[in-house]
Amino acid sequence: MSTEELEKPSSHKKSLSTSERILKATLELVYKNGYKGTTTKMIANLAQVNEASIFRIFKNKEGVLIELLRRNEDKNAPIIEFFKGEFSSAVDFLNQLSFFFIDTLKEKKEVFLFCLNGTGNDYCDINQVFMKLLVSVTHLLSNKLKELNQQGLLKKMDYEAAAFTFLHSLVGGFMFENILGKGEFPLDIERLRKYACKIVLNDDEGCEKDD
Amino acid sequence: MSTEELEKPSSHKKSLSTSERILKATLELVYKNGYKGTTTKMIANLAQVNEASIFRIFKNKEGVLIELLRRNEDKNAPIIEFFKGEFSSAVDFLNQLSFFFIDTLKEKKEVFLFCLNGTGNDYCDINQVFMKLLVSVTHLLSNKLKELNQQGLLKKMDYEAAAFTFLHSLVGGFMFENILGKGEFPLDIERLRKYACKIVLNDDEGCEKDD
Amino acid sequence: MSTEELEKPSSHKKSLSTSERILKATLELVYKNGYKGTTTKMIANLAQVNEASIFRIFKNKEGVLIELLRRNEDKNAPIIEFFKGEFSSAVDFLNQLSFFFIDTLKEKKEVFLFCLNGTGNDYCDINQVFMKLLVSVTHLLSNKLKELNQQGLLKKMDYEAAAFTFLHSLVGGFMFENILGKGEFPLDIERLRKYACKIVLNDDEGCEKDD
Amino acid sequence: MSTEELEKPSSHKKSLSTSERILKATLELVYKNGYKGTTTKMIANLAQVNEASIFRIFKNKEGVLIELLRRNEDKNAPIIEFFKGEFSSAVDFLNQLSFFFIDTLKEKKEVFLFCLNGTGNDYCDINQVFMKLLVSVTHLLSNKLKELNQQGLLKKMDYEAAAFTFLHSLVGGFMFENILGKGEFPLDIERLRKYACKIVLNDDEGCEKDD
DNA sequence: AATGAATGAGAATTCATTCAT
DNA sequence: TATGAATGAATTCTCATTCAT
Repeated sequence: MSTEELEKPSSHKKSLSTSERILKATLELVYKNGYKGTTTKMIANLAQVNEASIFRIFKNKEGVLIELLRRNEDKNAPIIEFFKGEFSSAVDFLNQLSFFFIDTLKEKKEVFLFCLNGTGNDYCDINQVFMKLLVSVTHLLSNKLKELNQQGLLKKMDYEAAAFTFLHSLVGGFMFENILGKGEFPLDIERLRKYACKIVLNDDEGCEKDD
Repeated sequence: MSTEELEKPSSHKKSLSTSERILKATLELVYKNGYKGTTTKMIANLAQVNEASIFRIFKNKEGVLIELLRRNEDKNAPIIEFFKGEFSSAVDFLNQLSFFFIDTLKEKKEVFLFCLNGTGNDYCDINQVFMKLLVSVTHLLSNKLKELNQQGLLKKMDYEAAAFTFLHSLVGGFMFENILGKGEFPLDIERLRKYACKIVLNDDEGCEKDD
Repeated sequence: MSTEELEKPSSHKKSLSTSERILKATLELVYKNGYKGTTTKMIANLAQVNEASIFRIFKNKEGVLIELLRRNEDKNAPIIEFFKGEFSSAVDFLNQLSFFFIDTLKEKKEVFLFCLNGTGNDYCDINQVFMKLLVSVTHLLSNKLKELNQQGLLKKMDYEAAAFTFLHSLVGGFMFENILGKGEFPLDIERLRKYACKIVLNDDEGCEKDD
Repeated sequence: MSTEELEKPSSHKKSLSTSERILKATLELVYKNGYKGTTTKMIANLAQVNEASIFRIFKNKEGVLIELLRRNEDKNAPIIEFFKGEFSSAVDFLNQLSFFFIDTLKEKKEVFLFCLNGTGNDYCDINQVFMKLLVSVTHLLSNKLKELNQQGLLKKMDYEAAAFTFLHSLVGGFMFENILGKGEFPLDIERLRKYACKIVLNDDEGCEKDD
């Protein structure tokens, strides 16, 4: 009844709708504690809603996750769209892609991290949400690399391995920065980004074309 | 009344001691379901021990994890030892290291995967167990790379970024192979290994020494 | 989110008033599921009204039942009235009564069956609604039988036992036909009706032996 | 912790095993309040066990009912056995049967009444448990009546209608005596029993008129 | 009059842990 | 050492009811 029962982070205050507050709180908690480690009571407290509202709106606890993942998928479109663009050079392309990919990771930070964090058996698709995005982007990138090679803009290489290593090194940097805490790892993501671009471009001349 | 979990793969049978069976079962279950997703009843069923034995031997559920992690640390020694060896060439070193590292991952498959899978708040160190190993090996590797450069066996490069990318690409391959299932990812770990070695060696000549 | 109960038989559609639709739906559901097994949400869905309307109109869930039973009592008048009539013979009377009683049961099918189905503690009068009707009709009938005897139209007998057995055998037939499903019980209510009349009249003369 | 929290009827005290106490308490409560009107907490309180024990032993609330019904079925054997006996006369047979049937009803009082009381949808078989017993006994009885007729011990009649009316009048008496309370119904079961036997035997000769 | 959202109380069920043997 | 029974504290979810519009 009084409005300040427990002073909660202002971001969860009543400015958002009930369902948005539930989604926001769930994301934050699941990313920290995992799915099983997050109770509907915790969600209700953080979101400042009645626990029963979670069930009224989302049917059950899993329903909140499902909605969260549904929304997440909508966010995958831009990066897939990105590959349709035209680029003047391989350097240009890789730089843009790396920045874009890191931004995507940052923007969806909680989703990615709670995917990595897993949910236990109950909703096991979730563990793969992130991986499947990475797989599709890897495919797109390896095709693009081959294309650039055919355009004479890039050396021949193992395109898939290169694509995977490129993207996964960024993911790794992102994970470490967010899970370990900056102090404990002496590598910032920008250094990894530069290195990733460099190894794909392989700097030094001597480009061959594919057959 | 229900008898679902009875008769499990003989590997959990009475050939091992009670405590070993509990540890084995816990590892397997936590790696599949996460810490919170694994109940002491599930452990007892799979291990074919009485649930109370878990508490007698390990004090509580967390105690099983603690023991599991303690044992895991013992297994870190060999890879740390590895770096003390002498190697005739960078290629030789990187090949040996990559094989050794992949073997280590495979040998500790469940531990790594359950670290990645997370445990929720209750025993949050666990999420970092794997990352800390990766951090130390990265340090060792980047020092070794610098050393090889000083011996004129390797070009100059961003040693830390290179070390991290090298190791993390192997981790990535391992994760995908084990979590996604082979069919869904068209990259086997051997291709990633070869590519990882190649980019550190940077194939093509033109080595400079650090000053 | 779930839409399961939508689009029900048109009989619940908007042709009836809100309160009538609620009463109709409640009767149908309580008769199937019992009082406790029927939720106000189920009623609202089937009646195609807003759940809150139930409380606006009937105060609370019990209020719907109370109204239902009040209406039911009104329907008891005719059968009580029936006994005031004059009849030319016992056969005539019993035939008319049995048809009339079966019609009454059929007309109030749901009410009777939900009385039999019970409501649990909350509104326990309901279990007795039906029984009390049966008790009063038994009284009326036993008096009538005595009267017929005094008019020389019927043999002497245990009037109360006869009245009860006569009526209750019809009730039994009705229950079985409606609860068990016709196939499972090889006795239709018409045979029971004939038999009931016969035993009261005790028209034993003219017995034949089986072949 | 103290043993006399709420002074409960001594019949539920610790002399019986945990599972027996749960079954006993459930039967008593479901018969009074219906299945949905009986909570596991109520059962635990009455049985003086921990609520969780109900789930440990019977898996879930429905499990208690299932066990109760399973045990009940075992009790059906004797009455079915009864029909295999040899009887010197129809009177003898019907008298023995009626006493036996009433005893069976009394012995299983709660089970029958909670069957009549219903359980709502959740475990709907229960509503039919009692009816199915009545159906089988009706079959046995109608066959026996035909047999007695063929032996020249009984008149011809509608055997099925007679059997059903005979048994159902006893059931009716039992129901009224137990649900309405004796005072409100001026018919004891013994009068119904005598009447039921009489109408089957149809010993109409020797009729006297009321004085 | 009608409705969508909100809510407190309570229901069934699970779980880690302890106890007695 | 091993185990079956017991238990308190949570956890997910439901329900009748109220409130604001």
